[in-house]
Amino acid sequence: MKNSKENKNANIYMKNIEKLCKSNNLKLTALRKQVLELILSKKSFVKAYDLLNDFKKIQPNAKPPTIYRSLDFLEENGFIHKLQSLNAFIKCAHPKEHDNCYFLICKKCNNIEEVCSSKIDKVVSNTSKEKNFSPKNVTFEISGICDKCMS
Amino acid sequence: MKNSKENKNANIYMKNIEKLCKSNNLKLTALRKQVLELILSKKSFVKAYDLLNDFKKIQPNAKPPTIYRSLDFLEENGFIHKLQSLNAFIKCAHPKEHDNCYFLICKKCNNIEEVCSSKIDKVVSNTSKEKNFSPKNVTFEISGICDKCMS
DNA sequence: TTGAAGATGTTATATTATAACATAGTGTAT
DNA sequence: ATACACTATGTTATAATATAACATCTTCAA
Repeated sequence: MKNSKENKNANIYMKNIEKLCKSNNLKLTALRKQVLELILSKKSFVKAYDLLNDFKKIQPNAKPPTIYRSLDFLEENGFIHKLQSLNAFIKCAHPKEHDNCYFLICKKCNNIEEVCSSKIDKVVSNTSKEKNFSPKNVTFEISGICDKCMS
Repeated sequence: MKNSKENKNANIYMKNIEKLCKSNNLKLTALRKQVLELILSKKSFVKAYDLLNDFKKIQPNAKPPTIYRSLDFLEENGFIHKLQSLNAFIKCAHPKEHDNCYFLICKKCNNIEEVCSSKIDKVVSNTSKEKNFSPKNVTFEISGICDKCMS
């Protein structure tokens, strides 16, 4: 069977999300779950309107707000990230584990690597202290060429 | 005279850009210069279509590509930055001096502080080495509440 | 001086995102 | 159980952001 490993991983991921929603009292409705499933089925990031087209196969009368509202819910609760430099969305590699992650975005193969490191937290918190700035949200995206595409 | 200090600063800034264009063999055409002047006249960031509306006062038949092409030129050459999380543009605080800067974006007053530090360069280059990733472009934006708006 | 490359003009349209209001579902205090 | 407040979803319309494609004009080097 093709993709059986990916399917299994997606299932494990979804179980975790369900657990997290339960314990955080969040409503993972059928709609939101379906949207998340579509995002999980992607190897890489996905654009909102591609997602909408995918979703129309399930529910032909879906409209942009259908998708954007689910994306909002999923992003607010840390289950997905918006890649600001691409206007695209991707699942969070470690939901509810880290706050500040960054992304290595390969321009050639579109692969995204999510990196969580305490160094970025330190840069953010040090600068913030210095400038007396109260940070709420960090966007950190590095685009370039990945390991595989270099060789 | 109101704004005389800002005007003076903008003039100094523009002189510097002209010098940089000359020495880098870049064509700062009348159009590009006018667009840059409009950007410099702003206290903070500016949206492309606001810029277009401003520009229409000079040249009423201006169209989106007029603006976007100038923005492309100015960004490619490091004279302005695009704030990806805002879809907005702002002058570069230190044109041709630094590569990787980051931005403290105040959600309340919309003030932007451009910060250049070697620490971010280190985070980027360390991670890149570790992951064998070849970075080309860095987006680093921290939104939150600034000093003034906190008190 | 001409012709190739770059810059701008112009029309059209693609892409991304949200406002606003209607309807349906859910949970909870009575 | 009921009603009412809140949240979620449906639906229509449109706002906001950005680019494709082709025409024309400028520039400058061979």
